[in-house]
Amino acid sequence: MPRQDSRSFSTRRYPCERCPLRPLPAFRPFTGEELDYVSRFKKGELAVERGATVLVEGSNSAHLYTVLSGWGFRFKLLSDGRRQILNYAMPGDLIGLQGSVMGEMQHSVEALSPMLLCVFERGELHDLYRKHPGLAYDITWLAAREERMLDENLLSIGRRSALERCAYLLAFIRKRAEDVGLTGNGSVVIPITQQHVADTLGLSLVHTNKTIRKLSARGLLRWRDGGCEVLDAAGLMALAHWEGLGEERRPLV
Amino acid sequence: MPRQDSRSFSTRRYPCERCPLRPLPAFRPFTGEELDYVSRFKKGELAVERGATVLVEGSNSAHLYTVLSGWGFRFKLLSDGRRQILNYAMPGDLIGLQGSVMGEMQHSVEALSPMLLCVFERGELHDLYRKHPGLAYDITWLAAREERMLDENLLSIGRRSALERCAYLLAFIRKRAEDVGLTGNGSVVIPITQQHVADTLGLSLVHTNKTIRKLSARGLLRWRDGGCEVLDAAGLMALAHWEGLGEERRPLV
DNA sequence: CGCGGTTTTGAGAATCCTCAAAACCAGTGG
DNA sequence: CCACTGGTTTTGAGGATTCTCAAAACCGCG
Repeated sequence: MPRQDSRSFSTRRYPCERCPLRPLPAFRPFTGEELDYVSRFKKGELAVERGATVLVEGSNSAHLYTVLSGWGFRFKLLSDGRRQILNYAMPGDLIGLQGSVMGEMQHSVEALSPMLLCVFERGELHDLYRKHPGLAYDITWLAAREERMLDENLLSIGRRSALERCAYLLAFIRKRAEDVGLTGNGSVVIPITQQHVADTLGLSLVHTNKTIRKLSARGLLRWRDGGCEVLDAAGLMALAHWEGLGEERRPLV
Repeated sequence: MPRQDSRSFSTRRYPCERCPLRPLPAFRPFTGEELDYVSRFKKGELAVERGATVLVEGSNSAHLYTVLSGWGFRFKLLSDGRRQILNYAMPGDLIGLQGSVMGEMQHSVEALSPMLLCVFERGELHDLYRKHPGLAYDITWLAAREERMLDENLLSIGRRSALERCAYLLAFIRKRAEDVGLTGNGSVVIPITQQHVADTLGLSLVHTNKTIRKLSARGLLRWRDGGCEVLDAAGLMALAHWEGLGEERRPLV
């Protein structure tokens, strides 16, 4: 059952003018006018607990969100229950755009940790496109970015070995976390279980465990506190033949 | 070497007012004004032969294209040559948007058959966003659609068996071809080799062949004239547990 | 202490891979 | 018309990877 309808928007703890994300070097600076518009575009904040479903496949959510804090993942299910995780969502990521633009959601989103989301009204997207071509362009930019990540994931699942896949995935997530300042002291614990890794990489849980074990043995990562800590990102990237996501500053809507 | 720079735009054989695609029921009708703008947005036509590279990973193409006719595919390579096909391009599809919006192309596009492409200027995208919010929205819509297809492909590669994957892929391509009127008499030959199928599904060529053989034996498809003819789309869909891409009319830029 | 969720290990089995070679087929040039 | 060529499909066989089943260990939490 869509739990989200029973959730109310908490008060705004983070007005856009004091957005904790925007100052990060990963995001491009906005003009005052843009900020103003986004600020009005934002309808409130939504807090969801770990394990909650943020968006459900098949639904027609009236909202779209930007992640303010916390981790989540997008996934699809096969009719017999097999699950495929498509991508992860972390601070600064827009979720629910597909549904907003095309109608019905074709995937679900679940929280990996407590999340705080900026809430936008799906219906106002048209207004944004009319009044702020620059922001409209930014939204397309974000869609293109998601597409890029999916391309990479597809390459990974399709053509990399289990060990390479695993190395790629964890380096990838770690890199993204780094970009949004989640590795203050130089380290983050990625809040995923090995089941999540398995469902992302198209592997069985058992084999995933054995693969992660190998990476641990090489000192590339460590499993602790119910998550994964990357110890040697460069090592993982090398193992995966991955160059990294050469990203310039991105927009934050 | 980027062959595309040496290719000149042929004369316009298809002015937008007499676009052979637009009348198809798959596409949403455009207003006269929209048509006018798109018509000016279009800079010419480009004909490429089978096997030609339309866009190269790492390049900064000044153009983006809409497929007028013919088939192509998007792909990425791993440093050691392993290839992953990400998706197919057929009439009505926009290609090169990622590069246009974000800068450098992160994937390549190759022609599976002779193709005719409408050429647009990357630089004029901003103008389009400023002057035609509706078209801008359409472009985002198309990006979201591509994302959806990638989500499906990811689900397929990650969680379906070889037989299911293969069934899914061919039903999927067949369905898309049908939508753009490529199955006049009720049948198309999809111009791909089994190597393409293998590189799309993350399988080896040998195993792909054996899998296709099984599908042929069940009377679901037939390999002929250097391509694949789907004989029983519904059968393939059932085998793959695939519901189909419930698509309403889409924009054609 | 008991419980549910997660990680770990072992073992046999299925899927899928690589290697290798043959068959097939359309196009080319003699 | 035929031989040759390169690309594609097909088949066989052994081997590696990955899977499923099953159970134990671990761990935070009530």
